[in-house]
Amino acid sequence: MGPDSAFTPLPREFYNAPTQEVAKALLGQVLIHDKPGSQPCAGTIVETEAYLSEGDPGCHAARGKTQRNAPMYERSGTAYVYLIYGMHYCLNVVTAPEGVAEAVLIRAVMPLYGLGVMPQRRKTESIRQLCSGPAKLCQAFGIDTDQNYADLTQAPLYISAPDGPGPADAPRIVTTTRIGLAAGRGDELPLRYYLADSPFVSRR
DNA sequence: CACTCGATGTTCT
DNA sequence: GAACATCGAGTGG
Repeated sequence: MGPDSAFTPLPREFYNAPTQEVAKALLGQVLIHDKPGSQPCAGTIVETEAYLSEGDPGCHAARGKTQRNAPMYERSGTAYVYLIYGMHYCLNVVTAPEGVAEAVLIRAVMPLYGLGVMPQRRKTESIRQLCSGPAKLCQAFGIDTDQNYADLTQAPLYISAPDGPGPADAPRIVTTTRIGLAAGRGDELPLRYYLADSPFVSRR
């Protein structure tokens, strides 16, 4: 019984909603990486950030198209993976229509499957430390620039609704400013979202 | 706990 | 040459 028996990719339409709505709707969904040749990894998304094409200096595409941010201009549901600080990868979900550069950064995940391989890759036994940050989850899931431009509506890297019945009550979502942006680069915009009751978020 | 700092190298100016 | 959507080790309360 692996994760693929329980999960089905969300359809492209899911990513066609306005970026902030997608960022919130992604909370509670399940990220799956069925990487060929290694143990499948899955986790519940608990923290996201939106990056917008208008009025957002923190967006990688704020100053136009470059080689790095080119995936942001692809159709919604495309993966945008980039290297930061020369050693860490971050995973984004492209949202807006083709030609409009918006995306949602996946910032934290609650591990579900892959508990064999994640601690090895992360070099920690602490479950809470496995995926509680954008670069941490990429390392735990084995995500790097090989997955740049990947189509997230199909394996091996995709997002699914959770398995089984959902929670009785709608989970409470906290909206705050984004993490890690320099002053004046959109650091005041309320575009970060996380599940209030999750112990797996990167920071409070 | 809170905070500072160094690692590390690609991308863009 | 500077910036960078981070992380972890180290220090001091």
